[in-house]
Amino acid sequence: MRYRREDVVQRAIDVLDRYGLADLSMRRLGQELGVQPSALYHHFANKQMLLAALSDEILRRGARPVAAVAWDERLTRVCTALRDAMLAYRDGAELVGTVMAFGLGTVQPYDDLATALADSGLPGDLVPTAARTLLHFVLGHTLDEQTHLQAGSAGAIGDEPRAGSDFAAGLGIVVDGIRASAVVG
Amino acid sequence: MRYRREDVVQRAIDVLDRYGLADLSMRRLGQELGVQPSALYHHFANKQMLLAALSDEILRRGARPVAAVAWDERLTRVCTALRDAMLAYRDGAELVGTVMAFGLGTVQPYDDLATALADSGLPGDLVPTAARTLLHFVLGHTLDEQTHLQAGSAGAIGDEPRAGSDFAAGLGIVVDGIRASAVVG
DNA sequence: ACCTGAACACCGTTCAAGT
DNA sequence: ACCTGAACACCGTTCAAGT
Repeated sequence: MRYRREDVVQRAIDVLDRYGLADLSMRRLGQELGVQPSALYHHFANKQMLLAALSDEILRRGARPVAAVAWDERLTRVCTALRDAMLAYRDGAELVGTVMAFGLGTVQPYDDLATALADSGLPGDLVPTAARTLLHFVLGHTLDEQTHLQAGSAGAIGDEPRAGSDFAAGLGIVVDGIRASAVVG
Repeated sequence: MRYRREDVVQRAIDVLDRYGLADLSMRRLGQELGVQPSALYHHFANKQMLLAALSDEILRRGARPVAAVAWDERLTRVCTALRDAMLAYRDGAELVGTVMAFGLGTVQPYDDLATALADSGLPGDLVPTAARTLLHFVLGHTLDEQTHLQAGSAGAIGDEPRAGSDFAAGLGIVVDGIRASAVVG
């Protein structure tokens, strides 16, 4: 069987969602496609690049058009869409986090945040800092949340379940902090 | 040779700092100690538990006594000490992040933050949210920073070097946000 | 353009047995 | 209490060769 790159990406996402990131090996994926593991290296230079392509595709699928609303509402929407995109697939946050930690993957969410922040009145040199702070919050919170959700359903450790999700509350704190710097600056 | 648990932890930290987390395997560590890999399972149930012990030890070494200062200054000190502790060893942030993602490791930094936040005037139900938001910021920022620092020194990808470190600025945003919720609440 | 087959140099973990 | 030795079931990656 002959596949194109996008077929491989799709099948890899299936494997991720069904069996988790730990079970998404090049050998396993090859087996799933009925192909030798080495065949995958025709499509991707290495596993990291494959994972980066998965991350990009998952984020692309979760992307929402940015509406023409106030900057703080726009930040909230971009962050919420990012969280939803990662929660839509098993280990989605872990995948995106790994890819970002390696400095790979698209910077689309970062750009969306930076664009919204340009309208906030925040001093220009604080825009990258604020954008990355939001990204760190969303990634960290969602990773935490997804880990504990899955730990719960798998019967693993799992402390007390988080009261609802405090995603909105945490995001509110960060956005408030940005607003404070925007007003003063 | 016969080792105690703490000897193994110390040697593992050496290997981590010299060769990085990717090269810290049970086999490699056994070899470094002149012992069969299987001998390590006498001291730790599995690799995750070993890594959790490393993380705890690294954070313990970086811990500073919490001074009797204003709550916001205390938050800043705890977060800065946490960052410094992780930066003190190669891949420190990645290690601590991995351990935390698995729901293992001590919760000492979380408790320190929650204690300081109890004095902030923040509504009680926001204290855990604020503490975790700070933790996510510190972890995410430091991971980013350490990854790019190391990528730079290893001649890897490495975009433009981060102007100084904007750790203090990012932390300021989050603390400002907490202050805003504390005043209003 | 896409894949095979074999190889290289590794992993984490288990377990009976030793001292 | 701490370790050995051997085994099990895996990894990512390379490379010459095939169609």
